[in-house]
Amino acid sequence: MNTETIRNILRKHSLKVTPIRVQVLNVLLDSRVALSHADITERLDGEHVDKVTLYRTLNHFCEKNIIHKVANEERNWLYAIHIDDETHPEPDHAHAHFICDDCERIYCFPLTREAGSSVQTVKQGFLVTNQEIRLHGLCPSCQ
Amino acid sequence: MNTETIRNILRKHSLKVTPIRVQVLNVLLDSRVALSHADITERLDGEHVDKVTLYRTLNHFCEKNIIHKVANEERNWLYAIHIDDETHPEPDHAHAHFICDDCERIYCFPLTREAGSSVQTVKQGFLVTNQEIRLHGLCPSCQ
DNA sequence: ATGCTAAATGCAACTAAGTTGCAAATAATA
DNA sequence: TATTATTTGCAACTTAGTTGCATTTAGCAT
Repeated sequence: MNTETIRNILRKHSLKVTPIRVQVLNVLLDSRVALSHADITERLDGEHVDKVTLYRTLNHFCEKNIIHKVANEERNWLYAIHIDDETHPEPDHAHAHFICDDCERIYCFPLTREAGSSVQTVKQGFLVTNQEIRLHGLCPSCQ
Repeated sequence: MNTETIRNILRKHSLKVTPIRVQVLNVLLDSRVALSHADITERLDGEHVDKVTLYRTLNHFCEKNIIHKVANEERNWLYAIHIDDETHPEPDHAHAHFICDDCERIYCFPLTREAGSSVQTVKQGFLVTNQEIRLHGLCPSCQ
């Protein structure tokens, strides 16, 4: 993605524009799947980025709702661009994550309102305000 | 729960009956919510149980599908009895976990077939074989 | 352009859940 | 009661992620 577009995303969220932030956000914008700290480090190769700096960069992006975290099956954090189109404007909206049981990649999908509401009445006395659906199966590349 | 009943559950799953296993399983059977390693240790007080032994005991129970693991928001494992009634016979069936955003307790619910199937067609090209639904909100005690 | 200041970066040390290895103890079976 | 595989307990380890602190830099005002 265009560097100036990325710089503007950072500015829009009151984040200082630094080379590391631009590169990290670029990596995340380029990926169809959620990425681990190690994945991102790998894709930044050439430039050495300190691991703490990368963790802090990712946490900043999360706080600003540019990206979100999702835990993989080993309970490590993966990071993915926050899908935030007109259909899903609220930053805290329901998510669906597809976990491929073969390649272990995680894909983030927006969740339609209808699908999302289907289980909100599961149990009497419990008030459901949000949800994450974790779908397991095989992604297109692994079938 | 009756000690002999617990001993029989262990025997049914080809696990040696030991005092620790009986006590741990008793704690899990008594709880409406998923419990952490620390929660279980606390509820075993009086008897000192080595932390490694407890982890191994819990992992054995998981392997035998007596219990299952669910990660809390801090990504620590919680352990809960595997709901395994006639409506949800397969050990690997879809789960719903209710996470109270106030007290952080996690409740496990069985998931009805209908609710479970509602999102299985979310994206073209992805084959969904199982799912976990994580519902966030307020439990009855926290409203 | 230059200097100022709060924020960002890098390095070292730390934290804590969970695991591994191995020796000692014990449940199940004969 | 003796045997043996399994379980238990202790110590040491692993590793993702965090904290503290000194140094550097982006953004802004002069």
